[in-house]
Amino acid sequence: MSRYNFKQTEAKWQAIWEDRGCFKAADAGVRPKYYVLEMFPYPSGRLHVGHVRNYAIGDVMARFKRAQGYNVLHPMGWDAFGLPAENAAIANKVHPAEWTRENIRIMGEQLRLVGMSYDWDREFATCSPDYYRHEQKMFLDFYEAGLAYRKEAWVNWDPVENTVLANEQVIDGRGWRSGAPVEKRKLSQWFLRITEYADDLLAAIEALNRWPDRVRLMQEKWIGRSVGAHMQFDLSGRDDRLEVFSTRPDTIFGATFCAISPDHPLTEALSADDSALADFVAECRRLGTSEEAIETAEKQGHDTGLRARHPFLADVELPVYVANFVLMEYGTGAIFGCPGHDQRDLDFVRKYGLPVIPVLWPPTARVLSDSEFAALPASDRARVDQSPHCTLDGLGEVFHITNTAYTNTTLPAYRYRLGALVDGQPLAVSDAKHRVIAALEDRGNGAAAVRYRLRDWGVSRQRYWGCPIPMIHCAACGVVPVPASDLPVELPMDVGFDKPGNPLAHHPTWKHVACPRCGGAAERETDTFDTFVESSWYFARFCSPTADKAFDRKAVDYWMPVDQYIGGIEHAVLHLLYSRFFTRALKKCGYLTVEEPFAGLMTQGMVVHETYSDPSGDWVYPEDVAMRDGVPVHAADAAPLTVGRLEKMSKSKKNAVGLENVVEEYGADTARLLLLSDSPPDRDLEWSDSGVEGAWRYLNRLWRLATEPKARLAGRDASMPNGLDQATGYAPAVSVWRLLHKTIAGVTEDLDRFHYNRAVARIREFTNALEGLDGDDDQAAWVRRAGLEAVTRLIGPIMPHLAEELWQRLGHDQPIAETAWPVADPALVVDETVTVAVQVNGKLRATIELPRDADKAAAEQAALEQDGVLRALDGKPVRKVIVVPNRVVNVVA
RNA sequence: GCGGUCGUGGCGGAAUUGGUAGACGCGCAGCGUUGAGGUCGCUGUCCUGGAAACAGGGUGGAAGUUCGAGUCUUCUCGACCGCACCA
Repeated sequence: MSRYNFKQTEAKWQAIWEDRGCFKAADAGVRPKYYVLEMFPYPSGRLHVGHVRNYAIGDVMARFKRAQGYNVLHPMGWDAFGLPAENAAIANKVHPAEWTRENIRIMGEQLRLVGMSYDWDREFATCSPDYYRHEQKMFLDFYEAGLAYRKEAWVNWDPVENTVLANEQVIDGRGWRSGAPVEKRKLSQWFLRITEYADDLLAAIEALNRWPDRVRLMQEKWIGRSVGAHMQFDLSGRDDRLEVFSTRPDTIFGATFCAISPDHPLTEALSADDSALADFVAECRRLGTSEEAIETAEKQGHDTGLRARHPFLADVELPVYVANFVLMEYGTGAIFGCPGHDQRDLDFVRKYGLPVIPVLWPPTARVLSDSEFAALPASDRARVDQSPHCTLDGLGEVFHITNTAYTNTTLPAYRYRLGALVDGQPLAVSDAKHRVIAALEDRGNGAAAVRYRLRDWGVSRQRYWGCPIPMIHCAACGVVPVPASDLPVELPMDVGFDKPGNPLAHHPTWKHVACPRCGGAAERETDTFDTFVESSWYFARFCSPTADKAFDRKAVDYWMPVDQYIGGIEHAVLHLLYSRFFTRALKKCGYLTVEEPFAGLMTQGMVVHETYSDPSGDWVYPEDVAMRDGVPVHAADAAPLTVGRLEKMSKSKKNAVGLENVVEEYGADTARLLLLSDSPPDRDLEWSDSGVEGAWRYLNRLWRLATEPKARLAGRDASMPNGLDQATGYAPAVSVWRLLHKTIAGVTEDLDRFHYNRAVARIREFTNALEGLDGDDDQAAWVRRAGLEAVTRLIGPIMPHLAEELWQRLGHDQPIAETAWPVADPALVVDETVTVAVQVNGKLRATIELPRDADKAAAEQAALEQDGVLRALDGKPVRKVIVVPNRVVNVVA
């Protein structure tokens, strides 16, 4: 009994593919194009099997589509700028460029080792000036087009490292490395105007029907469109007016106070003369806005003493508070509070003794009678209706308050004023919204307005290992763009990491330049771009990776958009939203013609693995775990261990399985098979030793089936034996022959829909049938060969090395990588006879074999003759018989 | 709090989209091969009763629609994910 020698075979075929250029994409041609792309990796070190799943999923699609006759583009590159390289530089005294280059080398080798069918001619790294010079040009064009601008913004500032931190790098309010409490600082930063496209990005989600609903929903929520109104309140004793935003203008008659953010300009102005207010504001800032702080923090306010005049009721004045729950980042940083219909506002007024005035009663439309009103529970819950905020639609209705007892208020005027707008009749919330907005517009103190949660994208980073922002600061001329002819602005290589902060700012000469406008002394911008900028256009660069311009128009028009994009769900908003925006911005600046970069998206699940931890809570490698009396202990010191849950593979949890270990021991195809077959691609997959062995076992079964057939194999040129073309009768060879065609049809469909696990199950099922076919006649010999050849082609995308080797041994000269996908004969996919279930009152009582598409009467008659049916009927009269052709007969008694 | 996804054997998961629940694999058990272990081969494996034929039960729970529900509807319990003082 022989074993499959994966080592020799895998190296052999990788060399052949390379020599023959099997995976080179042509930038034109008669075949339809298909662009498959996996989210390109950050070169962080070595790959573990968890990383490979993403690439394996894409590789199956690429090989499958190639076999189906598409002109496939399947490239790979490196998202090479980023913080880890700088950290490595500080920790190991190695230059970020050097560290990155070495990781790219290692990871590139590893990807070749698992047989990914990339067009390596298109490889690039984003840290190369040949790449980022185009990015700098794009930024200049965006600046010109008003899509890039500079403004002061609040940022997370690490006072020890002297740098801005991204939100993700702030853990429990402290810098992730320094451990120092992070401060809020106002800094001048560069922004990209993504909000310009908020509406378009939102509306176009609708058409992304090959994206997961989950991702589409997340983007919708992230953009967060709210429709409502702006309204202005006159302030007593001041010239200013206070502008607020509300999605519920219909509740304006329930307003009992106004509140502004601690960061509101008015707050700032007032605290100059009010030290108590200044203290309150400082207290709010100290608490911060972390999730934890928000959950525990009480609603707090400080009465400014100002009074705001109600926009409709001239004699009603509302107290103006500075309140800790009002965010400057949303709306106008000021609100009116309607405690009757907003839980948060209610909490607030309970604390400060302000009145509650209900104005609507969802979901029924009505004017409440006095007795009904009195019966309302005096609860602490606001009656909030669930009207959507993204439109002016509403669910509930506004009512006219007639009850006097409930309006025990310092603002008695309300009781009768509501009628001015609603005519004393109940009014649908949506009508009330429109009516209030119309009235505001009439009076000139408000208007309809749309607001978004989405903020402009801050792209400045005080970091070295990134793309320099091509701008110059001149004392005389202000901000001056670097002339396009001076691009690229290259990162200097001679930098030191001994001082805290940005090495670019410390560099002795780099930042000093002559102003391009006036020629005077000026300084370069020392911030670099957020690395999400590089990943926002790399997919288009793959179309013409060596072009002088960012894109060769013909190539990018031919290939874009990406037909199938594959990556992790963690980029549902970040990278995927930035790229959608960037593509639109590039279109506006004339770079390309598409708007949506990714026509199809697949988000794959994580690869998880068991975890163990010791008594001190430290993680332990699975290979250091020994079982003693069924209890896991540390192999070295027998310390008892805790079995953790399945966690995403990572170095830090010590549960990552190195790719090379698996490839060394079992080969690339075994790893690929397990990664592709054990779970559906969009779900998590557990990597286990028994899973690896199971996959390895199947590879060997296939190997033996093809190289040591149990019985005679027909020659390559043998003609189809008589009778098989009709595929009639019940000979074992015939049923295997039919199953073969069903398998081809099923696998083709499964691969198209990413049902890889089912495709593998089908192939295994057919393998079982083929193994069981032991006749030595012409038909069996012929089916055996046809079956082997088909299986070999079907596993081609999944286990490409084994497939190639078997294909060659079956006598083929041309590699599978250049061989067309098998096609099922539709006549053989459907059986001549079908097994029909026979139920009595919905319970299965028998099955009958019937000719395909037998008429209903025949099916009914056959069903009623079954023993099981007669037994179940037990002489009861048949009331009705339902016949579903080729499926089921249900006898109702 | 709001929004979403999902609950099927010991485990990963199938189920032609309303029509024979548990394909395929892992694991487990028995037998064979082997000097032994592993490999490999065969057989069995949802639960209960039964030697078997067969009967009854069964897709987190409760109800409903239907000739028929894992699939649709409502409620409920649980797990996971996203957003969150968003006006």
